Amino acid sequence: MARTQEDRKADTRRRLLDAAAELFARAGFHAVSADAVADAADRTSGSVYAHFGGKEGLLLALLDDWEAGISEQMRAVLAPDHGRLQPDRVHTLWDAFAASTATGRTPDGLLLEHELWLHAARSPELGPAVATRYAAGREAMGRHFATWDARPTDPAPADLAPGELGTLVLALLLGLEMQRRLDPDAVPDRIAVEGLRRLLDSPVKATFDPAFDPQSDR
Amino acid sequence: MARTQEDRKADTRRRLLDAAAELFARAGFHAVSADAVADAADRTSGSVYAHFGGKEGLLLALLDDWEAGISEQMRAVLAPDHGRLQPDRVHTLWDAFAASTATGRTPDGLLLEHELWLHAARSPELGPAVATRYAAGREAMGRHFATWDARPTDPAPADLAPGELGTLVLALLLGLEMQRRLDPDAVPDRIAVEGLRRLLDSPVKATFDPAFDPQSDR
DNA sequence: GTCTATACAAAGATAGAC
DNA sequence: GTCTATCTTTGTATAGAC
Repeated sequence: MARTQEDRKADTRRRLLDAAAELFARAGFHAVSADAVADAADRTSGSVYAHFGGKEGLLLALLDDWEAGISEQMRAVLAPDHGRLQPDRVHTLWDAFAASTATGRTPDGLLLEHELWLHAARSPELGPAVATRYAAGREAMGRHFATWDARPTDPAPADLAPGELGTLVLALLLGLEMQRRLDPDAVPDRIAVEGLRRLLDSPVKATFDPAFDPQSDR
Repeated sequence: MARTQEDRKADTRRRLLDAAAELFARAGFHAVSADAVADAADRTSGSVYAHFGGKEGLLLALLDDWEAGISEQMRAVLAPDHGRLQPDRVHTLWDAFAASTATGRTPDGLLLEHELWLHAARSPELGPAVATRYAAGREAMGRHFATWDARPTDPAPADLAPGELGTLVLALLLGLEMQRRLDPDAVPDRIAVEGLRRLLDSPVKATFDPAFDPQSDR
């Protein structure tokens, strides 16, 4: 078949990317040689240069490969049919996010994310690309939150656009995971959920029994 | 004087640490050679090994040198006499934090912070040390928030210990700065302040005119 | 496109003089 | 303690065969 060599090429590319993702996440970009990546992918360093032009290109491609990125990940996390009828959507959000960065998973997402971020923060080339990904994640989250409910208490106390609410939620999730990574006990689920609630809940609903709300049912 | 050589020793140590802080922040730990640090400090690489045993030791010492760390920094930021009579303490908090990580500053605090975090997240030795620093920061912030006001609406809707509230605020600050670093326009001050308010403000006060609160003054 | 072999550069670290 | 000089290792990248 003619597909054989094409398949092999695509296969090599994928193997290299997978290996790079795992190694970069585990040991850090600088600590991993192009040779090490090739070895882990059962190839040789030459193939790295043939496909990506070098180690930096591998990082670039890794980003490209994740085009959907946070956006898709969040979409999946927030999907309406996320396994169960959400008894508490905020709790579900945190569970999913926490699970996706768990230490047990092979390619450690959170560390790779930070690895990418650190490079992007310094690189005029990578910066905008990663920024776009974050923006997409914010927007996706924000749009989803907007569908959660249009409560009678809307508009929100200080009106935030969907993307702006996404910015806050993404920030909290990232910051919580940073702390949890260094000390899991520092961020019990209870605290994380409470924080998300404070960002997401319309303040009124959280604390006031509707029966006591002087503006309701009047 | 007998102090001469001791002074020189201490001076060298300080110069090396300062140079390392700046270079590590600017280019990243791995991208900076021990030689480069020594050069920037007007010394030679030998002195790096004499003082710190190697490049890694330099990073360790850098952390130690920051023993006060976030805690002290936050203490300064939150000090009651922070220049002006706070018209809005939340806004002041954000301003100070944003300024402390501004791109203009020579040793870029935020990037060095992430550099340290990334190493700590992977190192059984560095991890606990950095975790302790974060904990100190959380507690310092939390204790300070507790003094802001004991409103009649206390206890809080879901009672959080001071350190737990600090966890949430620190998380939001870190996450917002991460996003702002990649795209300053993505995190306008307005949004950041609103986020902090949602975490810090007792929900009731934020939205309800006390005149409408059925439980007040009764 | 992939491999083997190798050139070339850079950085970590040490030895010994002062 | 600090410097100069150097050793050793490691990693990037390329050339050429298949």
